[in-house]
Amino acid sequence: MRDIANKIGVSSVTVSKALNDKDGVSEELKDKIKQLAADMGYRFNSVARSMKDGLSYNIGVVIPERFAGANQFYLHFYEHLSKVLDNHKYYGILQILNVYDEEQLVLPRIYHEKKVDGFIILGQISKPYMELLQQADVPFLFLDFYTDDVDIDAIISDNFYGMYEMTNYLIKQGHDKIAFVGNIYSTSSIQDRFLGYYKSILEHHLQLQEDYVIPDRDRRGTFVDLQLPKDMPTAFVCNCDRVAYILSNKLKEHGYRIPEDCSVVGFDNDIYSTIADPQLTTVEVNVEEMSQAAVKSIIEKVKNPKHTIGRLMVKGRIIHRQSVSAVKQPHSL
Amino acid sequence: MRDIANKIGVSSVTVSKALNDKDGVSEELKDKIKQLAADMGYRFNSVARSMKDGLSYNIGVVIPERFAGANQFYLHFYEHLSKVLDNHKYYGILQILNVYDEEQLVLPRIYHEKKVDGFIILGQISKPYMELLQQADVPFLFLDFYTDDVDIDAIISDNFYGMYEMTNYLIKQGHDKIAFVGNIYSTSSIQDRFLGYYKSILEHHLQLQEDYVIPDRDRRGTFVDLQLPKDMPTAFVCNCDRVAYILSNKLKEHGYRIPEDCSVVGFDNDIYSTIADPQLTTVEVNVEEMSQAAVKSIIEKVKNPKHTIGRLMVKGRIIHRQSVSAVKQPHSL
DNA sequence: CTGAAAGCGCTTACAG
DNA sequence: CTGAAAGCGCTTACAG
Repeated sequence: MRDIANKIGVSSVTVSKALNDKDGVSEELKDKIKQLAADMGYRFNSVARSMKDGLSYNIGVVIPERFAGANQFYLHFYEHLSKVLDNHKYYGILQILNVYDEEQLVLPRIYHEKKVDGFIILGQISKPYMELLQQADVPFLFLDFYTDDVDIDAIISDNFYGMYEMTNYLIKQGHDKIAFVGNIYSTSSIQDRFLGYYKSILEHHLQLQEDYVIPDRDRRGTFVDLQLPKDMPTAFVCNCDRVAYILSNKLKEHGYRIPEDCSVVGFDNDIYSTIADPQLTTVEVNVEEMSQAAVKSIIEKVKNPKHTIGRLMVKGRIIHRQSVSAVKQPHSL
Repeated sequence: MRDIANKIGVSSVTVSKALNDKDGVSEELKDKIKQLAADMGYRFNSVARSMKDGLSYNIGVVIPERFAGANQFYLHFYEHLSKVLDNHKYYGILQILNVYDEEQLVLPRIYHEKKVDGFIILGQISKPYMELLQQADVPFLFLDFYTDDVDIDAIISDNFYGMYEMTNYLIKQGHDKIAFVGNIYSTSSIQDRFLGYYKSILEHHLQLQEDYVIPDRDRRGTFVDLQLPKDMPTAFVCNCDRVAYILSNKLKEHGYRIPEDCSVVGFDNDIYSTIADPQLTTVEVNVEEMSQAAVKSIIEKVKNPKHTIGRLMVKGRIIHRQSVSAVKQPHSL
């Protein structure tokens, strides 16, 4: 292509400079060159640029299989990431990490073929896979989860305080029998949300009954049947909207009215919170801001592999809907 | 990297051949080279290959903004595409086409930078934008919609027969007052589904009352309030699950029971069909097979720009759930 | 302000 | 079975 542009009698160097608006070419020449390029339908070849500076300008977004599919939340997240990447002249390549590859510790082909300059890992992966990544020769960061290893950069929503504030809110509404729904050993997010809930419980000197922590899934993430406590709580704090939705249906089946008989709250503000009847009060995850932060950080790390951001928390906020009501006889303090 | 592989005393040509399992290298040498490459943590540079053969091995998947976001169906579709592309040693780059770019007729940057070898357009785009694409120097095909221009390759679900069979089924259940819900001017899919419905109506000599075609959205795709006919139908055929879900809620608000008072069916078999209460009988779109076909076709077109597939229909099938019941007093034939 | 030269890491004929 | 040469389309020093 560039040769053809030479047909106005300049070298390819000059054309390159003109098209990239670099110094060392007169304005008139630049305009003339740009004009001709447009007329000729010239398209820049980003591959050649990549060849030169060793950067693909692609970022791999890795979503473990179990979080994709039914759970559209991460796909929605990916959509945001892809837009933000675009704004930074980068592109996202989605990589669903299947169970087999995760267990067998095989890195995706986009790694082996140097298709990407870095990875955003969206959704908790196994410990051994984390170690595999660390040995690999590519920058990466965790999005929406983290690990106890402080050296790994992670961007997470503020699960702890989000749930802490949500539980505080319920207690202010007079609730004192509050259950938590979620397997507290399955992901760091769920665990932190539980701990935020627990902090609120402790601060208010409430009792944490054993059967008030209700597992929602097994270790592999498969949902299990929810066991309602014998002594019914007045409020359920669910680790995510989807489970809150499932719980709502179950409660209604058992003849409980929401929010009159018990309140239900979720987390994420995803589709399930608006689909539930009544709609769920929940904590909104700031996907937009998290995406911005993730993209900025990974690009920074591509430029400077030593760059580190540590653990970045992004605040959410409570969205009030119809699934919470004050307790009839407020608890006396 | 390859230079380093030279350290066993062969040329880069031999290494290239060995790693690509080409003829002209002894098996022993091949093994030795592969072994060393693995030990040294050699990573193939796909950019250089792209440079050489002028192919990026990326396919751009373009989703118009209005179909993304709330409607996770296309995102889900993208997930499938991305997996299938992976299996074909290709990669997908998601491009959300925003309203502005579509109106101003600007092609995405992945086109201008030769980032992709072809486009899969997932979701109906405006006529002028179609023409723009045709002038562009890149193969593309339409997925899940088509246009009257026969020259443009398109892969669609069999909307017409899907809805035709669904309506037949309702009529067999004794329904004779069947309404269609959907703006029949907004997309080719909806129009075809309507026509399938209409064919069934005609074949059974039923009357198509004017207010039995209920618009669900305006031209821009924004949902509008559904107008229930004065003379209530016994069944509603909705152009998609989401609208069927919305309608279900509206009917229940008005005191109608589903399916006792009226049956409701959808199309797509997406999340809305299982979220609705009762769950919806619907037509499942074969996303898997459509993805396979789309990927195969676009790669074929990349290799041979003259290759054409025309309009490919992929069959769906009826999924039976609880939103349909036979009419109490069956219509006498 | 302009351009000749070199190089990014591969692969494809072609010659030995 | 093996390798020297050329080239894909850019950009980056460097020299004029």
